[in-house]
Amino acid sequence: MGRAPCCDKANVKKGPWSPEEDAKLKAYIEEHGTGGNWIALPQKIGLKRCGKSCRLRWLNYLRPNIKHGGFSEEEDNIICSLYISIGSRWSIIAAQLPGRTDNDIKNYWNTRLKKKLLGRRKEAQNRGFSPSNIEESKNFANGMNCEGSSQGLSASAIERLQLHMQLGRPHNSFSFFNNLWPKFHPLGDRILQGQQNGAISADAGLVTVQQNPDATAAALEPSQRATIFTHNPNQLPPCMASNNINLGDPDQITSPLNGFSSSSSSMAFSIEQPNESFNSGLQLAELNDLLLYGKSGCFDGNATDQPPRDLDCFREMGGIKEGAVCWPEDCFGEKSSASSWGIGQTDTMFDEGYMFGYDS
DNA sequence: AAGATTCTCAACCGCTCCGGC
DNA sequence: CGCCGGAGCGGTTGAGAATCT
Repeated sequence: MGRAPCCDKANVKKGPWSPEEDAKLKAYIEEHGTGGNWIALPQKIGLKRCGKSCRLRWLNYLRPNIKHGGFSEEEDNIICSLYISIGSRWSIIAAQLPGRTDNDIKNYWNTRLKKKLLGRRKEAQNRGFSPSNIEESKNFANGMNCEGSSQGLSASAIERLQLHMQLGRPHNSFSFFNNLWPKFHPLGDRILQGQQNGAISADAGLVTVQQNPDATAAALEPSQRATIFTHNPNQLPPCMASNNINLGDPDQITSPLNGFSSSSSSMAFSIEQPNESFNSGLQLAELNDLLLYGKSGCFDGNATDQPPRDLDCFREMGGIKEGAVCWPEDCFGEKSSASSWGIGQTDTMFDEGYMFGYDS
């Protein structure tokens, strides 16, 4: 037995809204508000529409200060950065772009921006720009999606992975830090490069993240490693340490975006690929393992091992719930569904030395 | 000029989340 | 604690517009 429909489907009008309907809905909401009950609203104002339809119409079209079309380059960058980082959480992305609706952004991404970016990739390919990187990302992303692979990724995850690999270069105009948090760009000594086992510490004044110098992750019990990776920033597993992990000081963040506060008690990170290090056999193999089998060399074979969730697109492996990138709790406003991706405890996380806000 | 194809975007559908009971 | 119902979200659809052949 299915769920009861939210309204009498036989007696509701579908399709495009007429100017009269728009006027009725707008006038009513402007005078009375939604009353916290969209389902009852159409009956109150004599509209033969489903409550959900009214809500959508209001939010996406009639609401004041809605912008349509004409996305700026800056908006493009923000959308792209956030998409790579958090995926298709359009409502969250929309919350960062005043006047934009999730529907608009979703449409814009699907119809234009994605093509624009993929077009750039083709362009780069044609120019011979880093062909191996592009090809490799394509090849193993395609491989991930092959039939018969129980760990096949969604198109979205593959897309984001490809985009991340393509766009993640530090000097790429779509680089996350370049665009979202320009002052946060962790170049230079903020980039922790190639430290396999020793202490990893950020420079003075920055949040210190150390891999336990006395006990490498490889030497730890697998269960400890899993726990450490999930919750404890003080130790990093080798596969993360062997990449370039960008760290920054949230106190120094000045975000151009609404809601990104310098006092926010959380931070984000990403793995980038300076020096084309991502093409190194080890790292690519590790990543491939991760993507194909839900594990990597640094999480070898233990049932409790979990793939790193440094890229959100990895979360689809291993049944891990949402949540890879930390965001300030308040940065997405009321609309965000904070509970679904582990940003609700950032104060505690930070106070207690948590670095990455994973759900557990 | 006309038919075919592609693109755009408003709207719908179905699902999950969450609060109230 | 489980159920119910509304809100919200993301994926998908389809009609109309734009472009191509």
